[in-house]
Amino acid sequence: MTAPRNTVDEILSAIRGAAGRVTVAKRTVAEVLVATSRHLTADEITSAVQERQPDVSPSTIYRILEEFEKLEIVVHAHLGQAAAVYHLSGAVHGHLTCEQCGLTLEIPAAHFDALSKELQRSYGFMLDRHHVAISGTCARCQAQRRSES
Amino acid sequence: MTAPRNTVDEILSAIRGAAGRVTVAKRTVAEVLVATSRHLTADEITSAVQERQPDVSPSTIYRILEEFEKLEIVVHAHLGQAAAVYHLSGAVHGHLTCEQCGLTLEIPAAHFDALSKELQRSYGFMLDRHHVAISGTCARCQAQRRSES
DNA sequence: TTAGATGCAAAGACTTTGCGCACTT
DNA sequence: AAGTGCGCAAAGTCTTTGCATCTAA
Repeated sequence: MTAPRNTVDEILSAIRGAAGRVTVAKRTVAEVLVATSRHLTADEITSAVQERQPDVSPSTIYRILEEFEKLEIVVHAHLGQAAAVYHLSGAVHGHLTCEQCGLTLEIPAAHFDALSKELQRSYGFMLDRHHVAISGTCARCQAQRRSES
Repeated sequence: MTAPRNTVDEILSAIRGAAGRVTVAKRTVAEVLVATSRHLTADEITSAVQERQPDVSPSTIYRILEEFEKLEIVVHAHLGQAAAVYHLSGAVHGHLTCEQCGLTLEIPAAHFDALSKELQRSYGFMLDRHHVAISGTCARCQAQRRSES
């Protein structure tokens, strides 16, 4: 298990440690990720970065996110059919996404421990705790659906 | 809970029951889905349908799949970043997808019962048993990774 | 007859890639 | 100085939509 990297300096060190170069774009992406607790789509990260560095292009963001994933700085998850979301790997958790309203709940990875053990035992399959995304219906939409019928 | 519709006739009845029209394209999609145990991407369904009915267009397939989902004839799941896969709702199960090799295991929905109860109790979130897709590493890729390091 | 379904083509959303220049080391 | 990383633009993939035509009921 690699140590989480949740500060800008730790992220930049990780880049240097992998013989990568520290650029303005990478530093800004790191700052945006650290400053944001919520998970972000590549598009949201691009916008946030461009607020400070207007000339950074979306393709660069994708390339940086790809590098950060290799370095285990960030993880991504696919919620529903929409764009992937990224967040720091230090914030390990699963996602619950409401199919009705799109609400996403972030929940501790511990919820998946039992399932994880079961899948390992039954199928030799190792669940990725960074990448769990469960679809369903949130409490509010359940209530709404009940009141409609 | 709706009864599963796993034969072509049952599917066509469901369409008529919802005031939809039974067309050649819909019938062929139904036949392809019934004939295939594996889940299929929209593209694979299109190819299979076009083997018999060459003039059916991809957009029609998407529209039919959308209708079938509303009628609870099929469900879809998003595995990794690739295209969505569709299968008959009668075959209720979760998906385990290996991030390394892309292998997909289909497992009984019962595996998610405990997690489902926990999420309902803790967050009021109702897990969609038709749509569970878990990422991780399959047994073979785990072994391979171990032998490499 | 007539409203829903389809084919075609274009658009749309998200992501990746090629190329030559710029910047980090 | 050397080579990684970048911006730009184009291409690629998957999916949706507009519109005129066709067809099931």
